[in-house]
Amino acid sequence: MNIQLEVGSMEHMSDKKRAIFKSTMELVRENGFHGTPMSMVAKHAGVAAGTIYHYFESKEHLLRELFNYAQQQAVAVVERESSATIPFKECFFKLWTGLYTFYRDNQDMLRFFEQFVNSPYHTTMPPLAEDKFYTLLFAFFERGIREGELKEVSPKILATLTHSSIISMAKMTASGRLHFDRKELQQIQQLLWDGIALGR
Amino acid sequence: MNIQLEVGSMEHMSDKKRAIFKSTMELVRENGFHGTPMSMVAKHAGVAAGTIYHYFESKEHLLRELFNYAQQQAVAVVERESSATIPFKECFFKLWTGLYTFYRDNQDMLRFFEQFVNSPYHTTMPPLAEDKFYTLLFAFFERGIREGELKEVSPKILATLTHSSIISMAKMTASGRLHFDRKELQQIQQLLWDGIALGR
DNA sequence: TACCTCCAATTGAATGTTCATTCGGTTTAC
DNA sequence: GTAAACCGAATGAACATTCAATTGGAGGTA
Repeated sequence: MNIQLEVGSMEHMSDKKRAIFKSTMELVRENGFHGTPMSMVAKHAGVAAGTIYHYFESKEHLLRELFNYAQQQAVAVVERESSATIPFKECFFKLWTGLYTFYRDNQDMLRFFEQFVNSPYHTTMPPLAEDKFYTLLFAFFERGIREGELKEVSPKILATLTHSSIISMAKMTASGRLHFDRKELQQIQQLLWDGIALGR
Repeated sequence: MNIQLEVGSMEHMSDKKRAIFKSTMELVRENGFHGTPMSMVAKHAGVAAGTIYHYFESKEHLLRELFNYAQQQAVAVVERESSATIPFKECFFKLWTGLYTFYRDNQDMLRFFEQFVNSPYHTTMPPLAEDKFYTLLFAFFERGIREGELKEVSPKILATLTHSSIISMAKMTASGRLHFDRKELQQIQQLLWDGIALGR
């Protein structure tokens, strides 16, 4: 009953805990949120069922923590790509590409993310203000408006539109329904930019 | 063991069947895909558990059929709003508004939809070609390109971008995180249009 | 109208399975 | 030596599904 405390940064996370996270993501991707019993997670992660309960209070807690973990990685991408020292337009393209690549290359995470966000676990939603990911995104688009690069539209709208375009493209790619080459990806970004940018 | 056959159009659907669909959507919205036992659906719909199995082979079949049912309604909206007799640009705005309104006013359905689409039920995905909803959308954007109104970008990309913007806005509204007034909705549509339209 | 027949529609208690969680005991690390 | 990490069989609850029994109503018959 002595649950391992969540540490802020993930570097010093126990190997077992990391394995449990990884397995959960993979299995949830394949079998869904349901269809993924704890016993299966345990076997796949190479630990005993009881061990999971050493680290996580319950299945629900495991899923919640995994979501936080995943979200932190997405936040890290935004922080990495949205440096204030380069021109906004360039930064917008960098951010779009960075997030798209991140989701495309972490399809387990993307799938888990989408399932979680649309599930009732996430329904008792944290107020937007506390959502670091969106807070960062808002700030980024606020900068664009402030610098006169973007239309005067609510940054929330700009952030949501941009992010949904990234997610939907990554999902398309992930599902194998469509594949985009470099040229098409640039087209998509350009198209979005044309929509949100202030005409010169 | 004599499962009631699915009828093509939904007008002559048994009342019970409709009630089961409705209850399932509401309950899945509140409790999720899991967390919604058949017994709960039965009670909420005012039928006995056994009755559900008169209409549906299994829980999975119930969910699949509900998804088809929901999708048909979305298809109906697209068909209604995308008449070829009015100018493309106007039609684009009509379609955006129509779908947005539909999702906003059918939040149970929207939530169910999103959960289903991201679940493994839907993973054995129908090839895109058989997806009537997207087929219609593609055709719509193909028309826009043919008529010289849109940039020469794959209609699949245009369709996906547009639809994801609609969904994400409807979800925002549904979750109560953001509310859009008429002016903002027009801004959003205009912004998208600016992105995809061929500059005069 | 009254009565019968037959089958689909409906019921809900019973069944068997699956699964989250527990806990007494063992191993590991320091 | 001891406390944390770990194990995995055992427990009990929740759940999808079944099925034997009941109802309802559409036709037929006299």
